[in-house]
Amino acid sequence: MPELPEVETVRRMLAPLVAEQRLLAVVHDDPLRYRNLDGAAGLRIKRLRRRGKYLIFDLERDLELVIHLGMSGSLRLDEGSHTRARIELEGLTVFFNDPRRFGKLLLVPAGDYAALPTLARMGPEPLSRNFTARALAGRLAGTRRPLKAALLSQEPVAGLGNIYADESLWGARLHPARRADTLAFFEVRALHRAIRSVLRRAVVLGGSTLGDGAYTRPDGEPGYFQIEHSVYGRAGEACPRCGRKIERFVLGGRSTHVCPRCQSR
DNA sequence: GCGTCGTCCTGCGCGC
DNA sequence: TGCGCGCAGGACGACG
Repeated sequence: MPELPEVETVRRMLAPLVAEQRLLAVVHDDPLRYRNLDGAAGLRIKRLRRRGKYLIFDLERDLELVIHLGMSGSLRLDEGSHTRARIELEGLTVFFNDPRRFGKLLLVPAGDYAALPTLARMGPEPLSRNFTARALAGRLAGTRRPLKAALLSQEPVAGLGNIYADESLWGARLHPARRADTLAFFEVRALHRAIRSVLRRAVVLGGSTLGDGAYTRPDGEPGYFQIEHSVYGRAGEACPRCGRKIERFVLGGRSTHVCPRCQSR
């Protein structure tokens, strides 16, 4: 599933290819799902950037083409069997492949995210200087939700999905069901450190490619961070830190993985 | 206002 | 072998 490291990998590959290119058309056959895209035709792409799990093409005339890959979406340089849209540029075509149709593709005025409330409320970028332990503490203190649910909301910090939330919480020795506003500052600091270290390492390895809904890079190559997953998808296996069996349970409707010894409540 | 839950969608794995 | 069920996931609207 595309989370921050996967989306960042896509951005790094595509950004140099699309910068300064003119966008000729966004072609698709699902007008109910992908709306209002005609206005992008003919505009030059200033740059491709990432915000959390969103890819944003900054266009001329203060417009943004915003893409969310959902859970199975990818941007490819070749057509796939589940291509839902083609972004046609002067020199190349980028294919939006999305088997499960959870992805989004829309054109908005720059910075106007009324149609994307999660993007509008999004917390700081975890790999930026704005993301400090103190900032994280402030945002966690404001909610009574379970820690993992809070992280998945994108409000304390941008870009974490199910995989990297589980991995970061394991790294910080925190239980996902802990109420977010009960953390001591040393625990927030451990979480802050774990989030940054997990995401940095995952970006280096090109993200995680799993069997189900497999994410791949634009050139079709996989990521390799799944080899280093400590808990995600490893129920029944030994915790890499203490050897206790990893357990899986459902929290907020999401499959969740913990080491019952390292992550006591 | 806040938190939780159901829904969207489709491929795949498993059980019968 | 083949069928059908259930699960996976991010975002968001509905509901309590």
